[in-house]
Amino acid sequence: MAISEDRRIQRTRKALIDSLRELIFEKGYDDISIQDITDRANMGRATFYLHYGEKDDLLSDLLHNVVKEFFDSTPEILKNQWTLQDTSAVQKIFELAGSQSDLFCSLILSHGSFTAERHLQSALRELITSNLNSELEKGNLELVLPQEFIENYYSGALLALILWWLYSEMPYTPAEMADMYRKVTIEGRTKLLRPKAETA
Amino acid sequence: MAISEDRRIQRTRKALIDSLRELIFEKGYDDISIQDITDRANMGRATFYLHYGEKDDLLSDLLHNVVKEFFDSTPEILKNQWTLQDTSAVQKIFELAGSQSDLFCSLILSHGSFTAERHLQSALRELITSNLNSELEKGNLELVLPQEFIENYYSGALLALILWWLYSEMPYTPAEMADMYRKVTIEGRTKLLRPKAETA
Amino acid sequence: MAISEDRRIQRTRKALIDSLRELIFEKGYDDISIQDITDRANMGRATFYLHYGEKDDLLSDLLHNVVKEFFDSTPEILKNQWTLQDTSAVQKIFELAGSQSDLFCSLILSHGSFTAERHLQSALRELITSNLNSELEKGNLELVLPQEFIENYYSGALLALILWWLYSEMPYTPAEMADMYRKVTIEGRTKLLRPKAETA
Amino acid sequence: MAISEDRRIQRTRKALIDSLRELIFEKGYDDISIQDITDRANMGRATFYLHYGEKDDLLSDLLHNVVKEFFDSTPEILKNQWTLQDTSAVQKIFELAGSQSDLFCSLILSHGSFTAERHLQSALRELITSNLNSELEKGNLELVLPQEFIENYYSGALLALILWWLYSEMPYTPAEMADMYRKVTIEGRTKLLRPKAETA
DNA sequence: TCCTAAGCGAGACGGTACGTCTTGTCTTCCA
DNA sequence: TGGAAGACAAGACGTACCGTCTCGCTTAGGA
Repeated sequence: MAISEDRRIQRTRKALIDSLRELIFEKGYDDISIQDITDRANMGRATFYLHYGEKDDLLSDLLHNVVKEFFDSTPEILKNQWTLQDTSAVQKIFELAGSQSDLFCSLILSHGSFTAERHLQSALRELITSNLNSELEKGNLELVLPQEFIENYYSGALLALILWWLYSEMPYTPAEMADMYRKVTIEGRTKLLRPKAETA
Repeated sequence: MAISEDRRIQRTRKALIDSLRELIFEKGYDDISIQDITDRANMGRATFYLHYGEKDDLLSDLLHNVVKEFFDSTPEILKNQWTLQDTSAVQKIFELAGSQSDLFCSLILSHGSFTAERHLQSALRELITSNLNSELEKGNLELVLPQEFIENYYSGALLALILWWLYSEMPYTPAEMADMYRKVTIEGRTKLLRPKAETA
Repeated sequence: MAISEDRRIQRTRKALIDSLRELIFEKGYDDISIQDITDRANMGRATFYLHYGEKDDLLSDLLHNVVKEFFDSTPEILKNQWTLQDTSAVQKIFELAGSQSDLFCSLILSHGSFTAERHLQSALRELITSNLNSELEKGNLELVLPQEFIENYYSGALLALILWWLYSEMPYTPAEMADMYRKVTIEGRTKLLRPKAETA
Repeated sequence: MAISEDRRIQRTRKALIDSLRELIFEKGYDDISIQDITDRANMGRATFYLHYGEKDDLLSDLLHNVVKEFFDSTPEILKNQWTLQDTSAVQKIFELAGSQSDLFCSLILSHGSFTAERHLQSALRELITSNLNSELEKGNLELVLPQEFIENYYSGALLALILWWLYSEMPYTPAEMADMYRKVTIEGRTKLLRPKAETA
């Protein structure tokens, strides 16, 4: 029983997630009612409440899936195999954001972005933590500042960059973004300035 | 007439803002209805709509006031009188956030944080822009990366730090936060690591 | 203000009552949802709840109006001007029931008849009480049985007759019904029997 | 097999009826859901639908049992052995109603009384019909009014008396009720009045 | 001092969405 | 193979807000 029941339930939840995904494009997260979601999924409204407590729970599920797919498709970035100079993880993140830009843009523009941002930042922190720990272990190093401070600093910066990049319609390639991120992160603020070239 | 009318209107708006401020503490932004606000302000609900289009407009007004009070009370930080090493502006920001922690915490925990976050980040970007321009002009320098990139990077990081700091119930003093911020910002990531001390 | 407000309210309630009246004919009381009622009256469903707590309250109001119209249109029957032999009041009741037979039939056939029956019996009791008191006063008489017993006995009988009469599609005229009612009421059961005529 | 199957079915229905009976006391007929009934009977809800189409069908079954038990336990009253003066049948009815007053009161107070009332009146008519026919045959008599008229008149009156009596918490004994019923039924309305005794 | 226009309290109203409840059907598993 | 378990579609329920509106009251200038 449990098996087939579970399959049925998974099918139902999948239908709800897909329904939400489509509707986010069409009208933005905030304007979606639960009736909208269940209508599109050919369900009774009550069925939604059998699976989720509120709309945000479904969004969480959707984002969880997106992040999971990302990690599943690029398993190497979690295995501490990248060094300080390796920007491939950051580039992959921008590539992901770019490939799902429809979804993320719709989310950012609506108020529902709140839940989405929390999810993204938490995923980003996970990555940064992983990278940090990798460095610390390999070099037998320790941090001069609290780790939480560092994590929030970098993940907040990265999140803001992603949102700005999407909002500005991706004016740079993921590789460029990753490279710029590396520069400002590693070299610090002083290296960002250079004597002004003459503008004759 | 116009003058006293205006005063009357200002009084009404003030009452609405104060009402909102109190209610945010009591039940969180999201749970406040417009009826709640006008009830507390001893007004008819329709009066609200004479002044604001929606709840977020009133919140914007409230936050605008908070930021304005901050800049009014510390005018020096906007006058480009601070250098790269001067962390007083950042410290002042943490002091402000700490002094209004009730308000900001309530906002962060509720979904309404969306509007609040946008406001804060925009205020932070203003500060950072001001600081950057000051440096660039004084030293006749230019940036090696796009200015928007830089602004978003630093304001995003600062915002995330503030939110984390408030959420963690302010485990460090504003001065400590400002100092740590200076370190990680100026020196870059490589300087954050040091050989591990023996933990005999 | 009160006056115009009251008029507005009365207009709204009238619209609801009319809407209910029409719907009772069309689908029977039980099958009517509150949405049906307010849809037909061009109202929001919530408006219904500003005026009535549940569907039965509206039905009560409707029946109250019907009874009131009846008493208003035939004021004489309440003025104790009828004697024991005078069946005009009973006849009038059957005439009323017949003239509104659409309404009453629809009500009787649906379960909602419950509320309707209670209302009708209560109106009938009022009539019977009035008649009884009139007789008692005029003749300086008193009852040999408890008055409540008498009232329930006669009003129950009359109600059952009306329901049966309507349900059977009014096989007798109101005058005939009134006359038969007078016979069985006044003369008692023994007079209802006579030697059987030969059916050669 | 058929036999044991039937027994099994009877056991299932009995359990449902008992469950309903208990629940009527506890929360009133209207507030009972089919889930409530099957929960208490330790059944799946679908099982209910194997036996009854709706809740009222089960109530009918319950009432049918009650009436059947009554007739089974007092077979004499159906055998035309009572004469005009014999009030024992009426008294037995009041005794039955009194003994099951919990059940009937709960039913009367809920709207579900509709179905119950229909059942009771139909049972009462059966009794009255039986009594009438007995008289008519024995005395070779006929009615001066339509028999349906008579039956509805008396059964309606009796039903109203029972409901009033139960609702008033049985202010008289069954014997008293039966005697008063006899008086008003047989002697007619004129005999109910007597000159007023002086209340000096 | 009165007049008059505005701000305002009050609250009815149409409308939308909510989360809950119940119904009747269906499917899956277990005894 | 029948029944318990429970997912599901359907749809009404009563509630909560919303934004609009109409109505008088109040009040603070200008006449």
